[in-house]
Amino acid sequence: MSREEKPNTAILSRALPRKKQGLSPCAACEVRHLAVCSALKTDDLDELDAILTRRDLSAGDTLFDEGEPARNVYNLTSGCLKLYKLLPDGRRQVTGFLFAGDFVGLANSDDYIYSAEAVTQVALCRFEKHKLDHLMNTHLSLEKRLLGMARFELVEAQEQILMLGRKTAMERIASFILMLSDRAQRRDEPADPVKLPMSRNDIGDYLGLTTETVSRTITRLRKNGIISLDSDRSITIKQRETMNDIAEGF
Amino acid sequence: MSREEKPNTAILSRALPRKKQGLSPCAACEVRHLAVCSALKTDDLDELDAILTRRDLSAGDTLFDEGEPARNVYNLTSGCLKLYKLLPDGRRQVTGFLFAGDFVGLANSDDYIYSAEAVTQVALCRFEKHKLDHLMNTHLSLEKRLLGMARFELVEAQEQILMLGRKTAMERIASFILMLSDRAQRRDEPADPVKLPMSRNDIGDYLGLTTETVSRTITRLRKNGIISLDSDRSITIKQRETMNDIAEGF
DNA sequence: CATCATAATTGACCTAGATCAATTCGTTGC
DNA sequence: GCAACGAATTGATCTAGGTCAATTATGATG
Repeated sequence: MSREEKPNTAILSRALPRKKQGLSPCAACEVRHLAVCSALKTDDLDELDAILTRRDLSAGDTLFDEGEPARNVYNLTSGCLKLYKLLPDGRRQVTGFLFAGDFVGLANSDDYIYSAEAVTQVALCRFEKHKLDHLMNTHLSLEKRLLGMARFELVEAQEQILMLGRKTAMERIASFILMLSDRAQRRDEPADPVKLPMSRNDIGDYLGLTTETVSRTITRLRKNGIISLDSDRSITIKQRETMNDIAEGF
Repeated sequence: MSREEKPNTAILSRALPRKKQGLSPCAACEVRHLAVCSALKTDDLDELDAILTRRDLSAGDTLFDEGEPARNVYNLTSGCLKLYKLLPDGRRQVTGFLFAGDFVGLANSDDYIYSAEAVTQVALCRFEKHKLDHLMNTHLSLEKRLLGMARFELVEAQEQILMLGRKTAMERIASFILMLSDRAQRRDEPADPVKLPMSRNDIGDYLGLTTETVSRTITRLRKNGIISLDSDRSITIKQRETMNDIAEGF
């Protein structure tokens, strides 16, 4: 880029005062570019801000339960949230882990089709569904963005279905670690080491395995020198190519 | 409805000639109300018709392969289509069976993320992606409809994930038969008997089981009097409540 | 209608991952 | 530093569903 593209003082002098006047907090949001919110121009962000409520959860807190009327949708701005479904005898399937920038509630239904619980400390923006729907009518880019996100989530769901239906325990674990790495990278975090904020039990319930199998399999990857376990619940991928091959079933 | 609402001759005289002049074939489409197409008013259907190509496939024909550039999307108007992903060693996961009214290509990507193959004789409407995108810009209801369909598909994907991750073979088979029954009903076909146009092998690859397990499990349901096998690849659900209980994991 | 090919069923046996049961590791609080 | 408790790991054993191997239906074809 040429030096000439650096903003001159004239432009700067217009921008700065507005920020000081208290332009929408959304404008300063660090994950805006990752979230639905990126669909709106900076000038329109106050309309978004007007209909949202910010909320924090501690690790272990429940956001909502499967079966409750689904009045709200959420935008996760920091932390990790898990979504899960239960069978009557207590068997549990974690259907997804969400991180900063992810949207909660794309899967549309009158009632929530899964429960949502904080894995770590979590911050979110809550929108009443009907208010967001209304905003979508005046800001079509918002609807486009939501459609794009839904279509992308469908791609990821297909991957998850392949994993659960046909991959071995080892292939699932490798796929899972790589997925977390890829997603960290997408939100401008380092791809390596990979943080695993969730318990072995949660990982098992996501991968359709037991805690014990998750543990044994991670141990095996470690003993083979493909990964190493750091402290603070994170993993370093020592041989990414090998991991890829394992994950893809080669 | 009152008699007065019956169209009078004046209205009829406007409507009939248009039909004879060759009003869009879409207007006569039997599955229009099930498909994306329902988003458009009858008067706008010719715009849809203008950008589509009708196509037939015989059982076993491939529509497209995973990895090909995804230039087209499709609307299935009759028959059954299966979508599947392969692992390098040939393990296969059928990610979905589609029927009349279903849309092929909601999961968005530059390349197809699965292969599509006709299970039975199939009829479809093909749309070039960019043309449909363009039509969406002038007909916002089309975009809304697509978003609605994507969000509904996400709900179904979550169910499938629970099934593959945590249900037993018996629970999967029961869930599968009931799902086919529900979907038949949604397209105004009888809920019972349920047609299973796909092979045991396809069912296995959808449920993450082998052909043998599918066969044994269906036999067990039959011997317990919960279902009966008719000729012509269809199944009668004799005890729907029991089936529901099995499917839900009670 | 006999022939061949393919799909479905059934049986015998095997194995990946589950289950059950101890340890061991990490944290948190005192 | 040291209990105390939950999470993770490791080991021993079990089992649901897979694999391998016939056998039997079910169509398609000349």
